[in-house]
Amino acid sequence: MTHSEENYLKAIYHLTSVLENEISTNAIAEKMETKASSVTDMLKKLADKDLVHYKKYQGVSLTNKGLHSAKMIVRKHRLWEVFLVEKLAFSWDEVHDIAEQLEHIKSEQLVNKLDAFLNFPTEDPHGDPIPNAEGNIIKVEKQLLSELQEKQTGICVGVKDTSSEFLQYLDKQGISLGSKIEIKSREIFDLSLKISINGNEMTISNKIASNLFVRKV
Amino acid sequence: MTHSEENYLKAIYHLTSVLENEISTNAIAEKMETKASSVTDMLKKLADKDLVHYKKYQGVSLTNKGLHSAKMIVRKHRLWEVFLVEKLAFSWDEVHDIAEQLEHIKSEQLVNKLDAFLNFPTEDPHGDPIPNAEGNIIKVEKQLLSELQEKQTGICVGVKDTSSEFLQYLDKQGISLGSKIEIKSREIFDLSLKISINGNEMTISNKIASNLFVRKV
DNA sequence: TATATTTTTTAGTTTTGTCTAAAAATTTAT
DNA sequence: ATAAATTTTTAGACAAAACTAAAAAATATA
Repeated sequence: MTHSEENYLKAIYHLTSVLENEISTNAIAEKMETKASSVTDMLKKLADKDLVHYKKYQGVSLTNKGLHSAKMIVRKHRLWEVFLVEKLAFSWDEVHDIAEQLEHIKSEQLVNKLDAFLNFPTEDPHGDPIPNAEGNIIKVEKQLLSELQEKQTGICVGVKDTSSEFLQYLDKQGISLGSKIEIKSREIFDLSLKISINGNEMTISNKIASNLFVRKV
Repeated sequence: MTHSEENYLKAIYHLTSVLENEISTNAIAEKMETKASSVTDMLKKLADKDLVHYKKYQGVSLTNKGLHSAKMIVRKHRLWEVFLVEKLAFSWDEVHDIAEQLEHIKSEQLVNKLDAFLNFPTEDPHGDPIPNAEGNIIKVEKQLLSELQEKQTGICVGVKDTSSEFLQYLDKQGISLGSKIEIKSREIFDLSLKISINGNEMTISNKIASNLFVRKV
């Protein structure tokens, strides 16, 4: 499988978890920052290799084979992210681009040895789940901080937006995975929240709260 | 720089250390298991990018820029080999193909952090030197075991052939980097050697002795 | 020196992944 | 239901990296 094919599979996989049903050519083109015609070309190739179900004008979905391949790519990406942060001391906002390259390294043995070396982590540095060697994922029930009611408390377990801008903002505010966040009050006008995080009080916008995953406690 | 361009630079670099003068198109084609016409095509591209000095029919040599790029690729390859052996418990005969992929990952920060994580090794698992971040190489004086005289002793510091067949043979015989080898006697007829290695006596062929580097002691 | 052999380059093709422009199908709106 | 707008596909082109076959240059041999 080529890098390009792998990138398409991964894009379809990520879109599937957001959009539920069949994925449109345009959605893929937008996600991959390419042209719809290029996507159509690739979808034919992926269908030929039995990696996607594809019917002209009807959108695509992953076959079992394609789903498994996609999970293995995501597995590699997230394991490498753990390696970069835990072993090489990268910060969580620096690892994505490097992991984008590393995820294409082909060696099942390598992935599994890396997994063992890292002590079989179940989540990457952003709180996203890491599929195991069989492709199984441990789902942690989590919700957006913005969905909590006043006086409720949650533990930060993930981020929705993984851009370095957002991650650096969180670093600056002292918010990280594991932080305990209580909603003190919600401003009706702009839905901004007054929160206390590990004791400190601060105000965050709805946009921030809509990109932080928490586990209610 | 593309993977292909990097592979050509690396091939020219390795050939240079063996052949001294200008490298021929055919030598590169043989090394890379490709056709001379493909090599010619690529040499033009590399010359356009100022990575090689190339004159039609005259062979090529690396420019300073090309030499530095080649060293950085070799650096990455050998650092990843150290990682695979020391951290992931691969054996020295398994790492080459994986390192061939990893050497193309582009991130200066990654290489340098990996270097630090591995504690700045100067040699890879086969005893080959690792260029530092500036491209400098610590040359260790070494010679082939086959060049030693009877009664002389050496410490095994490297291998010339890095094929898994040869490396597995060495594992089987208990020969590894650091082994102390004394030449007991040389058979004139086939140049085979009776040696003692860490106490054990054994006989090895000239072909084996011609692929083991030692430092005389 | 002239001829034969080897090496290297050129010319033209293929494959992969991309693009633009135009056509076709589908969806939305009147 | 028909027209308008949007989405998707097709057709044709291009660049990168490889190939084959043939031409050109260099080297070796008689």
